[in-house]
Amino acid sequence: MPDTPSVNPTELKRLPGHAIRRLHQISVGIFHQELETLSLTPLQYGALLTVRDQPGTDQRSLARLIALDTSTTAGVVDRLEARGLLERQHSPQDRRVRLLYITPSGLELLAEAEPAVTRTQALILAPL
Amino acid sequence: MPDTPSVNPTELKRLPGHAIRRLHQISVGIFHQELETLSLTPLQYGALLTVRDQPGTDQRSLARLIALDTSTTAGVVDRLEARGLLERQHSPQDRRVRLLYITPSGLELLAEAEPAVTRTQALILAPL
DNA sequence: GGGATAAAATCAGTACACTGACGATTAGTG
DNA sequence: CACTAATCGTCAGTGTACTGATTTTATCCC
Repeated sequence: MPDTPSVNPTELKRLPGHAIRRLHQISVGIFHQELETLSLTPLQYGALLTVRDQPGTDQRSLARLIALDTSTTAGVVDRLEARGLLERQHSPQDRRVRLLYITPSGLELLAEAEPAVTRTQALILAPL
Repeated sequence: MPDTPSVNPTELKRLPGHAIRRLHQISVGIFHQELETLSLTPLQYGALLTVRDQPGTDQRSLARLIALDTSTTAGVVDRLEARGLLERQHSPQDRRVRLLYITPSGLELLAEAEPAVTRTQALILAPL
């Protein structure tokens, strides 16, 4: 019996964790390849999309929606804001929170990106 | 026909790329949780394992084996070397390459980690 | 054997991705 | 109203993960 069916942690390629990491790596690679000209990352696209559909959400809610911690979300929003795709506004009701709104420029970029994203998702799914 | 079968990029949760990112995120989270006491990351474990099984490989080959670029690999090896788990040695034949060897300390840590890794992979696969 | 070429590693720069700590602000309680 | 607890955002620190430039060393060809 030279082949046990259980997972042997001494072989990297048999580890599910490694396979999942590779899957993610390839998926992100395809996304970058297809959206290179717009220089939008998967996370930036997700954040932009979510803010467009939920205008006026605070960063904490956005973080929950795109499944990130607030620190990473702040960085993503920083970059989108720097490019003028998103706007941060202090809430008059609660001066702690910062409400997020998509700009016309962001809306435009999102529209441009959509065909590429559809293509990307098809490319990712094709070999699966 | 109110429901087209094609992927609609306007809904984050329906994007395969997002699902894959979440899968990876959760998988890494479980790994960290199970190997917290040893403070070994998935990548560090993979690198250590590969060097143990292929002693004397150069960083380029290691990078290929663990599916990383050489830059990232250098960082991982740096951290492992700093902890005394790995050793870098200049090749006498080719002074460009740096050969990698696991130390007794690394071998020991790897042995300690194995049960946790087996547990981790089971936890990851369980809901799938 | 000297010049072009290529390969190995590193470095700089950008972008995630997490934890834990912190400052500012708000809300809840006596 | 003062005290306390909770909440929102940010920052510092660590660790991936990539591209492109650079340095060092080997090799190839004449």
